[in-house]
Amino acid sequence: MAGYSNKETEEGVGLLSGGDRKNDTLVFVVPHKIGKVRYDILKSASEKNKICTTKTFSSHVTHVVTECSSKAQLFRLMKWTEGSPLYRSARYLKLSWLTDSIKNKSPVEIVNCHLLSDDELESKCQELHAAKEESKLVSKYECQRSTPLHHQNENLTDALSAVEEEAEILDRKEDYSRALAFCKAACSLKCLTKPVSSIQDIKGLPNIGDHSRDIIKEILENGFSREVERIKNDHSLQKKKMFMSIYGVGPSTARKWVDVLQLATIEDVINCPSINPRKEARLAYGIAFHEDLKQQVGRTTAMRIRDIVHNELKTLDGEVTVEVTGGFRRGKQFGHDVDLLISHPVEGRETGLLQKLIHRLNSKGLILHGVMEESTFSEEMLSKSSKLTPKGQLDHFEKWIGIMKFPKNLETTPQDSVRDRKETIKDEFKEEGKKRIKLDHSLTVTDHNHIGSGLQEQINKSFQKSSTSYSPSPASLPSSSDLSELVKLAQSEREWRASRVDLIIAPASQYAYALVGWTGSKMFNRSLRLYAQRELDMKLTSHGLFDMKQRKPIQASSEQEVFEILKLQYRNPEERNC
DNA sequence: TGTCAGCAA
DNA sequence: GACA
DNA sequence: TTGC
Ligand SMILES: Nc1nc2c(ncn2[C@H]2C[C@H](O)[C@@H](COP(=O)(O)OP(=O)(O)OP(=O)(O)O)O2)c(=O)[nH]1
Ligand SMILES: [Mg+2]
Ligand SMILES: [Mg+2]
Repeated sequence: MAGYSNKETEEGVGLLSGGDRKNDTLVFVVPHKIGKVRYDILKSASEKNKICTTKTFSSHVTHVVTECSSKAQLFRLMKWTEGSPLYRSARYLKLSWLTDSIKNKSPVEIVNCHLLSDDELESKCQELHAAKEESKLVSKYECQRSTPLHHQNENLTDALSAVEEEAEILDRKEDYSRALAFCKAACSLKCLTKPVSSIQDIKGLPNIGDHSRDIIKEILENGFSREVERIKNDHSLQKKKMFMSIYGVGPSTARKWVDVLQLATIEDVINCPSINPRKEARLAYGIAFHEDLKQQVGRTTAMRIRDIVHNELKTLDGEVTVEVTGGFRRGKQFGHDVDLLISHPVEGRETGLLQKLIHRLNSKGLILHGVMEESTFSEEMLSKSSKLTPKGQLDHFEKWIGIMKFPKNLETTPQDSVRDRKETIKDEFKEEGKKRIKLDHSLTVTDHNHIGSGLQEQINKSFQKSSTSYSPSPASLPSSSDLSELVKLAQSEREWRASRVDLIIAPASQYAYALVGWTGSKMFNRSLRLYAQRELDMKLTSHGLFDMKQRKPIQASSEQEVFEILKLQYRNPEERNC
């Protein structure tokens, strides 16, 4: 039978008499689902704050507080009859109302969040709703959720990224996957819409396991994590990180330079006799022009580089399209490079474009160094598992990865450089907006045959007057990879700034996939590909999508279509900042 | 206990 | 390291 | 090994 009944009402009244009659509040704390200790604490705290409580229910009770998730559950537990007049006058509330009242030293006004839902379904919904901002409902794959560029937990993601970077540098083979794990953990936090304020907020978040949780917990409790502090104070690690920011230097080289050669600065590297990257031109350019390259490219510069490239392309074929992809397309204001996706509405007319384009840019002295890369369409179809080879596909999927010379007189004003990033983002947007419009205007007004006059003129101006403007060997391969000569060039007075540029050519039929692939982010891509493989048994690349079951490629003509085929909600580029 | 995207230079 |  |  019911543990409490009307018969015991008197006891409640007795307790009440001890309280202050001024407020008519009598609280019945339902003991179920509350630990005994906690129950006692709550009870004595209530009394201290003149909030009357009773151990038993009676018609005098005005507030019922419980840990039960719904009124229905409470009544079932107490074996009360819902609808009976006895229970009608009281309010049914969550424990939070009592704890708030204790804090307030007096019963607080009842607000929405104190209300106990009527039935469990409703309570479940509320739970899910509340959890939506917190943890649950965050999908397993990064590509299934929206990840904005700026988010609410940068202190936490920075910490996880630091641990990730350490793992990336370490030389044990399990560290590669550890780095991936911490990267994914950070990604999960990036899509939360509220700052994590307690460990509860991350309960159920995918990709956050014991280790990541412990780091987050420490930061929440103490403001820092011992592991992260250790990493920050590891000087040799920081040196390696610095070296790794050099184009052409990865973990292996960085380890060698710090651990074996005991180098600490770029100057050390330049002066180190045992480093002579004759074989690796890329590395030599990376070292020599590190000062230029480490300064990130601004959005306006990116657009101008696109226009420069587009202008050259127009002389080859007026219908060629050029689009800025990569981080800029996802809304970033700065990037380590400019990614340009080049295509042509007519299938096949894009072949050979890259060669000619590079040649033209080179003859104008706009290229410092670069490597052409060729790729084939067949790779993805035959893939690994199937030996079916319709590899008659002739398609080139070419790209050029290199360093361009960006005329300094085209650099807008200082705010295009990363040094001046202090301004608010809003301001940046305003400025960028103005400049874009101006630039577009000057380019569209002038016809496409005669290159945007202002632009071309300015390029000419800066390059004719400078004796350092030279065209490398016709092959466009590095004329000189001698480090000291490159350093001399880099340190000389020059009218241009070195900028990393990626040029990618995609035939019309692969354009949608190329756009998705080159817009990224890198994590978003990996996630998409993993999802396609695991959930749909399809293989996704930046060339296309291959159905492994039906053993046939699937065409898509827009990004939207790609997401549709993959049965995913479409995500704007701005939402792909995993 | 196997997997983590996958390929070019 | 996290997940299936 | 490094890059995308
Ligand atoms: N598959 C793969 N794709 C990559 C990788 N790195 C980059 N990509 C693809 C996806 C990226 O969005 C796109 C451009 O890459 P970037 O290295 O330029 O990075 P992103 O533009 O996102 O950042 P950035 O602003 O340049 O610093 O190329 C990689 O390691 N693997
Ligand atoms: Mg980029
Ligand atoms: Mg790039």
